[in-house]
Amino acid sequence: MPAALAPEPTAPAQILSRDPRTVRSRAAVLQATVELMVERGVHTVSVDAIVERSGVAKTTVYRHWPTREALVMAAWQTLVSTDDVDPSGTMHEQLRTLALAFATRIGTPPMSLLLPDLMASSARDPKMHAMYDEVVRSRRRPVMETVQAGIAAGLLPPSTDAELVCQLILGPIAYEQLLRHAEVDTAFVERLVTVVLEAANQNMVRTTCD
Amino acid sequence: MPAALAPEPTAPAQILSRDPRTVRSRAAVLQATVELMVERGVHTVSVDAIVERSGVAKTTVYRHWPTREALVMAAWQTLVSTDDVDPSGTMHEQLRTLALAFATRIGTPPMSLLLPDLMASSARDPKMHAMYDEVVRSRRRPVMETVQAGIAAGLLPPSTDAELVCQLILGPIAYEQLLRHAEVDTAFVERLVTVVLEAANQNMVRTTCD
DNA sequence: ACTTTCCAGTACTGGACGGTATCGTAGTGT
DNA sequence: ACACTACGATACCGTCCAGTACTGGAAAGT
Repeated sequence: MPAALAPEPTAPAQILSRDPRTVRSRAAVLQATVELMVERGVHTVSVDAIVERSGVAKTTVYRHWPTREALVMAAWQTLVSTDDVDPSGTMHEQLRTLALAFATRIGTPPMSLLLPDLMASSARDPKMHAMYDEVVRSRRRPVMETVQAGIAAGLLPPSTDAELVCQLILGPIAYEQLLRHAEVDTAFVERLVTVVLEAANQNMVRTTCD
Repeated sequence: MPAALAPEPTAPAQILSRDPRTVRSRAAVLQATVELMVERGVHTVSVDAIVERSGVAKTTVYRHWPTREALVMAAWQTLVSTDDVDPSGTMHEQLRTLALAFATRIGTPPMSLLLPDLMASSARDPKMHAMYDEVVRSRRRPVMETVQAGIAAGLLPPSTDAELVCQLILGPIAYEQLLRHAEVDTAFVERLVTVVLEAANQNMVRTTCD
């Protein structure tokens, strides 16, 4: 049913090449690309710089990716891997773990440096927008599911607005990290989750608010 | 006391030139620059494109700004003007107004398209970072002051954490607008402010949380 | 009217960059 | 051992772009 968008038109289906030379080249180029994206910003990464950094010949680069754009996209793909955390414990503990993972993800390199670039690109490039959405959603989904499970289990009032709970937890973290460049530490996340869950427990975060 | 940062080192002090030709040229160039920044992204704006769009000769551009970078910075300056709203009414109404202004600001062009670019630039350029900080802080400050005034007036418990209240209000708005690209309407802002203030009223948003 | 200042237009330089062509070589699978 | 494939090196092309030099003309201030 999900049908992950499409069978990856960006990868030229050479993935199954088992020649160790190709995998070495591809890995070196991709790593150099990511490094340069982080260091100098996405839009200032030149193929020449990638060639110099990776030690791979320019010809070889274009043998693997038809254009600079395709290479950058491939580099992005290597970064959006969802290193999922599978939290355990009480709902409170799960949410704390997920929120902390979210904060760490968007607050530490490479994502902290690349996320604004990705946001800017996604504002004008539909391909980038799709990838960006996936990054954001993959972090939001488990939070949402945890809250909904908590409602279903009776840990939160039935009329609780799960979406608003998500927003109240993830929102301040994103705000502090991205907009204010403030340090988000474990204590802040813990406080945040505690306050929001307490408010939800008091049935203040309802689906209809009138 | 405020001393707005510095006497604007980016403007080459030609501001007082009253020759209508210069002001016309400057205005046309800056407007074209902003337009192109919005349309095509900051990093793809070329001086040639600005020349074509504005109808101003390239020579004239370089007569007013020494380099492309300076021109882009000047264009940024025209955008960070704090079109302050001066809210009135109850604290709740004031916060709603401020939050809505915040949402509108970061959610509608040109800021909605340029803010990610500004964020990305500020990650590596200290000058951009200063301007970016000013943009964010100028929006946060009145919210903070309103909450603190509310605490002082006894409308909120004395132990209320004003900073956390700000984060809980502005955070979800920023999260929805910037990360999820969702529509933030009046109803959402109203609900958000209501929920947060209610929680604060119940003394759930305390400075020390243990 | 006259001088000064600003302007548009054009042509140019020098460098960076995306992408291609060629060729000799070294590692790879069989 | 052998054919094959991917590789590195180098040189190259066309384009775009930041920034400069020089012109003749128009508008501003006096």
